[in-house]
Amino acid sequence: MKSQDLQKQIFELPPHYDWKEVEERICAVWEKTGYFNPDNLPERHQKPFSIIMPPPNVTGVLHIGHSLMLTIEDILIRFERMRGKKTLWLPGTDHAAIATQSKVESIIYKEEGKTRYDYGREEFLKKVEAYAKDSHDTIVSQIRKMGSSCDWSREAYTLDEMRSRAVGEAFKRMYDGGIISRGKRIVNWDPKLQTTVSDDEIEWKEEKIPFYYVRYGPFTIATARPETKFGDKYVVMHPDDERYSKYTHGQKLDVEWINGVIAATVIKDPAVDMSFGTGVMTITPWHDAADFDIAKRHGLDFEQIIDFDGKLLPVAGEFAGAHIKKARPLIVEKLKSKGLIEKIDGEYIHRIAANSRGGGIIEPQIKEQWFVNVNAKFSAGSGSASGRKKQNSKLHSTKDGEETTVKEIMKSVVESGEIKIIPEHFEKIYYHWIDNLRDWCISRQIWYGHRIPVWYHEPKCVPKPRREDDCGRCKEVVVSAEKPVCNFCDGEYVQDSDTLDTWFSSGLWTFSTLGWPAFADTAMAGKPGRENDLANYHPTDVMETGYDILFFWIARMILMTTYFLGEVPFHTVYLHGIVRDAERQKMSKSKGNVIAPLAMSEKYGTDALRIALVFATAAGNDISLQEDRIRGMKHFSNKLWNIARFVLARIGDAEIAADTANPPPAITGADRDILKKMKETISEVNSSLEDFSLHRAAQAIYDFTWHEFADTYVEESKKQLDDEAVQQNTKRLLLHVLANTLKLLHPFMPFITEEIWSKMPIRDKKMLMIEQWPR
RNA sequence: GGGCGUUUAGCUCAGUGGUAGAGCGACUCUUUGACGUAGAGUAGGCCGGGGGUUCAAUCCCCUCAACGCCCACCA
Repeated sequence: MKSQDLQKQIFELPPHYDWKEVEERICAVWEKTGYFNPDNLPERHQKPFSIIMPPPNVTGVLHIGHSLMLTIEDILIRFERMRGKKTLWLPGTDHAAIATQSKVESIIYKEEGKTRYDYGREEFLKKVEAYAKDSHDTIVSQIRKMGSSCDWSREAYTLDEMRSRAVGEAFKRMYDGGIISRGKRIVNWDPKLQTTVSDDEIEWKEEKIPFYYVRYGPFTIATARPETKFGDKYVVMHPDDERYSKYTHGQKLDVEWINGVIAATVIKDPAVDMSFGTGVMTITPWHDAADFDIAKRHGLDFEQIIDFDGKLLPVAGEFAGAHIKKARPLIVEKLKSKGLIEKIDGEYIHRIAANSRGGGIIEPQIKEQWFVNVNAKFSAGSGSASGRKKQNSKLHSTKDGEETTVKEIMKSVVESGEIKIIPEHFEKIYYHWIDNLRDWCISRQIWYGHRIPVWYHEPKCVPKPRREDDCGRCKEVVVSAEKPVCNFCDGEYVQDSDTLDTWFSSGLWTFSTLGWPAFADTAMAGKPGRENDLANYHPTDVMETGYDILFFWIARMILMTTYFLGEVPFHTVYLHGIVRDAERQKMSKSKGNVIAPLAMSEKYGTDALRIALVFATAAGNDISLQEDRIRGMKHFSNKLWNIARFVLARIGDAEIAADTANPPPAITGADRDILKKMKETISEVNSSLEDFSLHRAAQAIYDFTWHEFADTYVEESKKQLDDEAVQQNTKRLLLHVLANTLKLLHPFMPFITEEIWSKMPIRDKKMLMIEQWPR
């Protein structure tokens, strides 16, 4: 570049920073260079560094939590890219089965008064897909606007072809390995959405409701839910309870109950809390998980009382067909009239379970469902067996071939430090969750999602064998992505109508996005291209997400990855807090307190929004964001812009090299001071970023820029620029300090720094995003 | 019932074993000089209470309180 051209450019830096124009232009330039794709990075970028983006749901628009996630991850990626790593940040979106389906259901209900059943499965799914596509496009364009330097050529969707293949393969391997099985167990049933949900998706709400003390033969039992009690024929007490020592286990008694005499059986079980209520209870094994366990222990009968719509079954006699909500007061009336109610406690606090995904009140039901058995034993590494490799565990904490369970592995990889969780105290919370972990119900009765790859022989068994000796050889259940054909009879295979919990496919995310299972055996480390991603970028370096999905997602990824790859999915988990408003309320649409990130970035610039998000937040702490704060950071953009204008207007024909490793000599005291402070700042920013203390890094560079560079050195330089002895050196020093400031700030404020950089007289200049990080 | 977090300026939050920090707000000053789309400056704090360790505690330990979160099969 000729120096005359440089001069010309210098004067092009306008008096005000027009972020709208700059952001759009810079964004296009970045994407055109292709450097977001690690395969296109220059030679010096060798060592891989990878982050897989937590995929936003395709249920709407980007919210402030997404912006925080994108900002943090982009900072880490840009920092490592400038440090010379071969950085992959892989983006994607999540089909969010239940959330997306209910969103569309509510839209068609509002607009057309129709339900999904009016459309039928196929037509309804078309509607959902159209909605998802639309939402996806909006979200992707918004992710781009945040300045996210992710590789769109590798974009993934949890429900696309590659990911579907991964899900099918995963299901089959777990099924073959005995980790997944079908069972009739008690599950959380949502009568409103007509599906099961997992334990983690349940939200508990407290409610003050009457607590009834009811006569049950010689006993008094207490219940909050008399409407479930029709079939109660077991009366349970603690074996050590002396009040009831005259009753023996298995003893039969006739008791007068809601709809007449019932033959009751006494059961002694230590699960009963002697100090609660009367110490005696009747059980409803079909509709209560604790009762279910007791019944199983003693081999008792199970009887369904409530149907899947929440209505009472014929066992309820005269109340049959009534909805439980309406039936309760009527049943209480009847109990009263029969003189069975002894007293009513009006102060009882009851916890009710609701489906947190916009569903209804959970009614436990017994249903045949698919489960991931967290306590099933298997040999470590067997899940990754494929091709020639029989066993393949690379974990330090669990040896290849060692007998273990998913639960044990999930815990040990964190205990051993193979996965580090930041902030650390979440490790305890994680362990605690694992200790309480029960089998994971993965089948859902909704339509949008991965269809369970299981086929059942219809008609059941083998009615018309082609040859006599083949009779009975038909497989009743086949696990396969494709529809199987029966070789032995005319029977057909029909696919399971259920879909998989969305977290099942999310759990595979860190490796399904990198080419598993297609390239699991052929990927070669060090070779470019997507077919080698698994070898190059797995395990990933950092998983960054909100602490609220530690269990839903982080835990499931650890489960899946350790099983299928015999590796950890990531080395570090960085958990950020929840963004709250000035009243410390969680932002939500229903509360109307949402700070829309896009509106903020239009008002103050994306850079201001980004640095405001990280500036005052520590990992794991909730963030209270006010618009004032973003505005304050706009002032900082303004400051930086004007420093640059000053420097560029004063440096004449001076220029420096792009590699800022060697500063110009320090002649004056001010020179020495600024270089010393700069060195300190570089080292502070480095160590803070390495520790994931992004806010400390941001503060260090903010302070340096404003108070050391602008307030101090720029002021001093005005005198030095009039002094012929140091004039020329001062110019180069101003350029040098500005160059390093831009580099340090680039991960936080990529647009304005790239723009200023492009106007600077620098030899061998590249895009700032791939320049050498200050040393 | 367990577990965890928070408590610092008027507000929202950083932070450190040794003179307490930012943004916003308040007040004062400053417009041909990089920055009025603002800048410079000032005021404002027994760092939740009590106890302990230490030469020294806002920071480490104990305890209490308030607020918040997570987990849990008291029917």
